[in-house]
This record gives sequence, structure tokens and C-alpha cells, in this order.
Amino acid sequence: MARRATAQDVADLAGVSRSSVSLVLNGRGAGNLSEAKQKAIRAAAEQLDYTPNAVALSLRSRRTRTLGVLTWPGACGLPQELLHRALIRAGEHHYLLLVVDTGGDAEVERRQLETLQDRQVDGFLVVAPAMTHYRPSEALTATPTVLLNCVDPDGAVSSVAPDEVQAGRRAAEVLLRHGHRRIGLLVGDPATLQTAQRVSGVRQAVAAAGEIPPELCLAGRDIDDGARAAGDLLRGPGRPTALVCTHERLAVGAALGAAELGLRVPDGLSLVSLEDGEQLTSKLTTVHRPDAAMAEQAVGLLVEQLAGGAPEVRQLLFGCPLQVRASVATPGQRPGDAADPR
Amino acid sequence: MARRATAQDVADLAGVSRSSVSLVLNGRGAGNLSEAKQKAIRAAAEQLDYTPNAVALSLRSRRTRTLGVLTWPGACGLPQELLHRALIRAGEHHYLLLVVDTGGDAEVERRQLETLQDRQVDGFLVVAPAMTHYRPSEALTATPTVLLNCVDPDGAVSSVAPDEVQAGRRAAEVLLRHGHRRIGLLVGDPATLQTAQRVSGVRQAVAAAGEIPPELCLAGRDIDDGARAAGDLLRGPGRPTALVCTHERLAVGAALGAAELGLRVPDGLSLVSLEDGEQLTSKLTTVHRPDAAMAEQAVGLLVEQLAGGAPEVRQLLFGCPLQVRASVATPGQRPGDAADPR
DNA sequence: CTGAAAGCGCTTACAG
DNA sequence: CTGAAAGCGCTTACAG
Repeated sequence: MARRATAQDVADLAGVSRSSVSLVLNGRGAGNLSEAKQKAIRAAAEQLDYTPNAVALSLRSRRTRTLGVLTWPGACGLPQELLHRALIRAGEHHYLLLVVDTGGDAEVERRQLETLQDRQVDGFLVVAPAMTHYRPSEALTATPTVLLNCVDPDGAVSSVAPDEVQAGRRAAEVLLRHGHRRIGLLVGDPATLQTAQRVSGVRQAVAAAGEIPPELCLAGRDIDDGARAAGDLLRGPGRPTALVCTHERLAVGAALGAAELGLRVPDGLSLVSLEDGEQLTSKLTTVHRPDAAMAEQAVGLLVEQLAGGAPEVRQLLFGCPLQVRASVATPGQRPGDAADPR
Repeated sequence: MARRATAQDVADLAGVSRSSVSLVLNGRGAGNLSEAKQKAIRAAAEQLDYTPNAVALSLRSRRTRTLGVLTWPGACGLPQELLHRALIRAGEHHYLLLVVDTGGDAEVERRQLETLQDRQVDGFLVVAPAMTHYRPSEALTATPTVLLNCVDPDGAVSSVAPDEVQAGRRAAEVLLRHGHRRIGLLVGDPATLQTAQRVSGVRQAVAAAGEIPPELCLAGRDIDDGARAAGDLLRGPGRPTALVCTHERLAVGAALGAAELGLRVPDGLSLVSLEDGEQLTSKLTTVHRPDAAMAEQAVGLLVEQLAGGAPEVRQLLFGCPLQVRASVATPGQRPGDAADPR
């Protein structure tokens, strides 16, 4: 790479001092420099294709317009949609992201955090792969930080997270509205807060309808797990007419398991997924976690904080809308979209 | 955040000059400073929890230990596995990544590239979501750059990419070895080089076996597309006994479509996927694109170049190994792993 | 209206 | 053996 032009180069070419170049290029030329010199400077900058060195700018301004992102993989890798949208939104605010994988390990996180602090990042985003509690370390609370898809139980740091309990409730409700009474529940990793909340929501809704809340059936992480679990449930006594799955893969597996028993979705079995955003099929009725909106909100909150805005802690819970597609029907009948606008 | 300690703070505490601090902390103390002063400096640094400001370091050294990453989403979003592994490997070399989404748009890419150059990134990684040709702009070729999952047809820049033709060949070969003669071919986006190469490989292998290469059946991107396409093929004349799918989702859909016709995998239908790394099911026999190894190699190449190593262009093609699982059997028989070691 | 100086935090020759 | 100086590329008071 040919050496980049510096402000000095521009100054030399325009026959002025470095300071003048800076003034003009930062819009403070008017009233400080003659029209002619301003013009000369702009022309020189143009000619040399000059743009300021961001590193030098950072050293001087003590701001890097860089956000440190702490994340780690879940069952299906990094939270890619959240990261992707955060990256886009940050770019719109002229921030760049420095993403590190902590592996979910506190010691690794400590080291990574130090690296990012050495890099003088302006703030931090913590992006969890699945809804969870997250206790920020002191190093983190000392810097503007926003949690995404996780919450600080002590409420010390702002967060943007999905309302997973409500999501579970909505999944059960659409089935109840269609007349289902025997609802099965397939879950992935039962140890996570995400699963616990989703399950709790489902049970709340079922109980509220006066029915006996379903046992949860531990399925696993991939399609085969879903197929196996659904097969077991559908072959067992008190066969459910509908299934809520905490993950999209399980739902797809359930459809496969049902098909192997000669049951079609939704005629023979209704299915609702608390999807994780993979969108494996366009048929599945899901409760949608609004990753795009959440990521944008989180970045917005952080940028606002960095701009010296409101420093109060805000813990935002995003509602998860029901996405009606084609996997829910009245038991023993054909597909039907819930006309119920809720 | 409390003000970070600077080298000056350490010097003051230790009662020496800034230069001495720098010398000692960079391992050049021996022979330059008395033991006592060295000790004092180390103690002071420890006490103040001093680590050098990376921005200042960058300004002086003209190296940022930062890599710019140009990427864009494909049918299933950003190439997350490649990005994830690149990020990890870069970290091991003490590099951090600045990732931007160009949206596959040349004008956006130009702007993003400029931003990254202003940030003084040491080198670039171009990470494509699917194998493709990529012609680097001049700005890119002027800086150390490595392409990942794409190749420069002009061979001006180093690249690490999968051998998709071989992948296609291997998928067909495992089926041929099992005795399949009527092989169907489900493809995603037919306009991509990735698909073209995979299809070409399949056809080569089938032709080499003296059979008539299969027509390709345009399926689409998700599971439903696969189910529909497979259903059509399986209901049509000259029903195939096996299917090659260019994407994992299509293969899962095919299994679903087959199940709906009462056909089980692999007894009634054999399936091989040219997977895209989602690992939706542990049953599917696939040809595996070695994303982890490719990403690590690409980062390695770039880091080597940055360390002043061999500047020759290298265009690496990675073989894609067959991953034998449980979706291939002899036509009309039960599952059987190919004992054939190849 | 304009340029010289100071300073962001570092390291590396260079005098003493 | 040790410290003062220069310089990476910028911007912002501050003299003139």
C-alpha cells in the first residue's frame, strides 16, 4: 500500500499549516480562513485522497468509535442474527465492532475484556446465545455496557432481552384457542433459563385454561432428537394432539417423526415452535424472537449512553409475536389460521 | 471508568523516566537498567495494573493487530462458522477482527473498505457465504489480503476455498458404490458457482460410471422446498432410489417428503447432502466442507504475510471429506456403511 | 486571519 | 547505566 496522505501532505500541497487543514476539513473554516485557502485545502485533500487516520484521531480524542462485543456459542453456535444486526446498526452510527468469543468461561472473558480495554473500546455489548442471567464483572460495569439477550439479575446494567415466559404462553394459547387439550412439550437443554421460562409460560397458559399442565419431554438439540421424542410421545398413552417445541429443530423433527407414523401436520398433529430464528421451514407456526429489533435497540441504548445521554439503567423486555403459518389446526381437522387478532 | 494508568504513572511511582518503563516492560531491561530499578518498575506496573494503551502503540508502530473482514450474507445469513473460527484463530495470533457486512454490493464495499483503511487494519479477509469468484478491487490488492471461501479468477490474491467439484463427485460416488443407478439431484440457488461446481461434480461421477447424468431439480432454500421437490421426483416416472442435495435443508426436506409418501430413509430412499454446516441431523451422510480448517488456514496465511513471510500468492483448495452416517443404503435394503475406505 | 505549540500515550535512537 | 528528545498523525487552544 502506498503511504497514505497525512494532514501534513495536504498542508504542504495547499501551502498552509497543518492546523488550517484540520480546521477546514472539520467544517470550522468559515470565519477562520480566507475563501481562497479553504478552497485550496479542499482541492489538495481531494487530490491526495486524504482521509484522517482514525488511530491518531482516537489517541487524541480518547474515543475509538469501537464497541467491544463479548459473546459465546450456544447449542447452535454464536447468536448470529443478533450479532449481524448489531453490526449493521453499529455501522449506521459509525461504530465498528470488535467481537470476541469468551467460550462462556469467566477466566477467558477476563482476558478478552482486558484486551478490549487495551484497545480503548468505547463501550461493551454482551450478546448471549440464549436468554440467561448474566452478572457483569466490575471491569464491565465501569464502562458503558448493554446486555443483549441476557439480563443482570442485580439490575446494575441495561439490558435488552426477550420475554420468554410470554413467548411460552403465546405458544400454548394458540393451541388452546384451536381446541387442543392434550398438549405435549418438547424441550432442548432444560438447564437454561431460556427453557425454564418458555416452559413456565406454556404451563401458565395451560393451567389458566383449567387443564393439567404438560410434563416436559426432554428431546435434545437436533432434528433426530425431535423426531425420536415426538415418536415416543405420539405412540404413548394419551397421545397429544399438539406439540409445543422450544426450538425450531425439534419442531421440524417432530414433523418428521409424525410423518413416519402416518400423521401429517397440521391435520394429524399441530405444532408450534419457539423458534431460534433459523427459519428452516416456512410452514411452521412460531413465536418469533425479534432479534433484529432487539439488537438495534441494544446498540441504540449503548450509543445513546456513549453520546452522554441518559445514564439510567434500563432493563427492556421485548414481546415475542405469534407468527401464524400453517402448522396449527383444530384437532382432527384441516389447517385454519386463527382469525383471533392477538 | 477510572483513568487507566499510563507509562508516565508507572515511571512516577517507580521514580524513573518513561523510557525506562518502556524498556523494562518490553524485556529490554537487562543490561540497560540496574536490577533494583527493574524491580521497582515491575512492582509499580503491577500495583497500578498497567497495560499499554494499544491505540498509542498502534500510532507509533503503524500496526494495529487488527484484521478487516469483508463479508456478506448468503441464503442462510452470514457464513457464521467461517467467521467464528477465523475470529478464534486470529485471537490466538493476538489479532482482533473488525467485521463489516458489504451486503454483496460493490459500492457499499468500497465505503466499508475505506472505513477499515482509515482504521489502519493490517490486512483483509474476504469471507464469502458460498463458494464464488471474487475480484478484489485495487484498494484490496494493495494490502495483504486473503480470500476465504472464494477465489480470485485472475489469481492476484491468495485464497482458501473448498473443492466443490470434488465434493459433488464424492456425494455421487458413495451412492454409486452402493449400487444406486437412478440418482436425483436437488439444488438450491442454481445461479451460484457453488451449485454449478457441485452439480458438475455429481454429473462427472455419474457419467464416469457409465450412467446418464441426472437432470437437476430446482428445489429452493428451505425444508419445505426440499420436501416438495423430493415429493415430485418420487411420485414421477423413473423414481430415483437416491437423492443428492446441494444443501442440508433440502436433504432434511427430502426425508420429510419421503416419509409423507411412506418411504423411510435409508431403506426406501438414500440421501447424501452437500451440507452447509448446520448439522441439523446426526443421521445424514454428507460431504463436509471443512470450515474450521479453512478459516484457520486463511488466517494463518494472512498472519504469515503480515509477519513479512512469503508474499507469493497461494490459491488453496481444500478437499471435502465424506462423512458417512446413516442415510445411505443399498437400494431396497437396510442401511450399510460403505466399508470402502476412500 | 494564520501558524507554532502542546499534547493524546507510546517506543526508540541518542546524548550524557 | 540513565534521561531528554523526537516522532507516529491528529486537533485545539493560544499567540501574533
